[in-house]
Amino acid sequence: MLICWNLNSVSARLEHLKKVIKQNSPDVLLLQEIKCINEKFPHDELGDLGYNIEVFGQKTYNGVAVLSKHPIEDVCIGLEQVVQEQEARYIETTVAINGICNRIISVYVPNGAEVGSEKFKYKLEFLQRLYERLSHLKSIEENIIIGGDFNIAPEEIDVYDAKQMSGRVCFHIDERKWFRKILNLGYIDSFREFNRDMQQFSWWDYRAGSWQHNKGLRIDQILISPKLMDKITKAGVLTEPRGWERTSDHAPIYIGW
DNA sequence: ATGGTAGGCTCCCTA
Repeated sequence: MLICWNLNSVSARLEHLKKVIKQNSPDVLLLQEIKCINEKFPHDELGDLGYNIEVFGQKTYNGVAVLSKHPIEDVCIGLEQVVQEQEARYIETTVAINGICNRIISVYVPNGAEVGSEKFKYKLEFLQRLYERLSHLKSIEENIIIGGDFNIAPEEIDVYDAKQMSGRVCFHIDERKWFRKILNLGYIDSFREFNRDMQQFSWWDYRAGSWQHNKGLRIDQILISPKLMDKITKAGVLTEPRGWERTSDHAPIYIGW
């Protein structure tokens, strides 16, 4: 099993994370929005649970990590080589599971603030760079898993109110086009593959009782290369942790084999 | 059209 979760601060959510680990004992965890530098990541507590850990951290904002019960190799930090000049949103690793070598990525796509803003422009530029990287990976890797908070709801079924969300950030056509272009490279949206007509969100705003009214978006995805998809038997969202006290605004998502 | 909540860190930014 592989679990992918935007924690909205690893230190505020350490007990939540440990509980999810104890309930599911996943082979691999992909984390986003850890909101800390590498030195402040809870290496000891999570290492004690049997995980190898690779972190691309940053003070206050962003931050991604890969945790694995199996050895982690060939770590690449960031979409560009110049790490100092970029936000901590992308980490790429290799993990062998059951004798199969997998390139495994944790990504946190920029939110984009408002359509038309500078931050939205940055989001689209990030998506282009992500597209180019994933295009390149396709030519050199066979088994690829990319999990993260894409901050894009791909289709109408993935938002609580398609009319209200129309043209707004996380559901704007320019973002959804990039998501579609990535799929068209030959990546499969694992959740949608196993749950063709199911409306299931992965994120609910903290405000206005969104969780209680199930007003959410499916903006977290795990994309898989086709050959590897044959080994996967299920994909879904762990909604229970979203109902816990002082939890993240995202629920963990998973694939199983 | 606006405001609602949360985390980190400093009284504001990002989401």
